[in-house]
Amino acid sequence: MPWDPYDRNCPSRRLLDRIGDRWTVLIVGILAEEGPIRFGELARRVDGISQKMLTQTLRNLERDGLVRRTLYPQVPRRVEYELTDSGTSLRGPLRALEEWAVEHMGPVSAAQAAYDEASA
Amino acid sequence: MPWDPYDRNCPSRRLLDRIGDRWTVLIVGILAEEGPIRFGELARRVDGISQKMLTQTLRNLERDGLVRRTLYPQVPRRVEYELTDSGTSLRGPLRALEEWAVEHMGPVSAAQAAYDEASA
DNA sequence: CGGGATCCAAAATGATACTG
DNA sequence: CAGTATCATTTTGGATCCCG
Repeated sequence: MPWDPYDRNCPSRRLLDRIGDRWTVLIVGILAEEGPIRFGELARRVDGISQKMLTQTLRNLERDGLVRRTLYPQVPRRVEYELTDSGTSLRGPLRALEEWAVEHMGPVSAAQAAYDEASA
Repeated sequence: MPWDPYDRNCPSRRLLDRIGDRWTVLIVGILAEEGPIRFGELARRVDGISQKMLTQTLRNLERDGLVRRTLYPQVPRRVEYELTDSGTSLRGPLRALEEWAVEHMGPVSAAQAAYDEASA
């Protein structure tokens, strides 16, 4: 069975890899909270992202069926992004990780300080 | 409050970034299942990793207090790695993500095929 | 406004050789 | 065995220009 997330070539593994990239977690989080949102507004909400990476990340999410892109044919044009049901289902696991990170930040920082101290 | 995982400079965010790197998830998973494990054995279990990245990833995990490194002063020497309590607590959230990935792999692959088809 | 295309700098990773 | 050090390569991301 090729469903082992520990196998680097397994599709589920590749899915995880992409979700773990620099921007996906941020963008999914914002889409989950802000509902449908325009491209430009999203760019402002994601601190420090370049337009290229925003486009690229959104394209990937769209291709994976996690985000829906809606084009309103106006001039100037208007494009809105929102999570699909599939994308929404990712929110839970992601939040669990975020909460873990927030909870363990203190101990981790302390451990780092101790480690650096010991090796100094 | 500087604990917002959406802020790229927040410590919790940086913690997430490192956990999301290419190897950490794999290694934590294996350590969780295999208990204390030697360096060489770990290298064989993590498919495709270079020795350099294994060392680097383990060092980071150790510095964060998520992994404990034990050196047995023999010749040739023997080093074992295992999760700390803190590291073990990461396993739950990580598994939730892995399970999500396995569950959604099918729909995602289908969405990708449809997307590629449409743009062909 | 929402991108696509291109070029370039930087960061991550791999390969290889060496060591206590 | 379990690394360290160094160099080569691949991958990413940012800057810029252009277009409907």
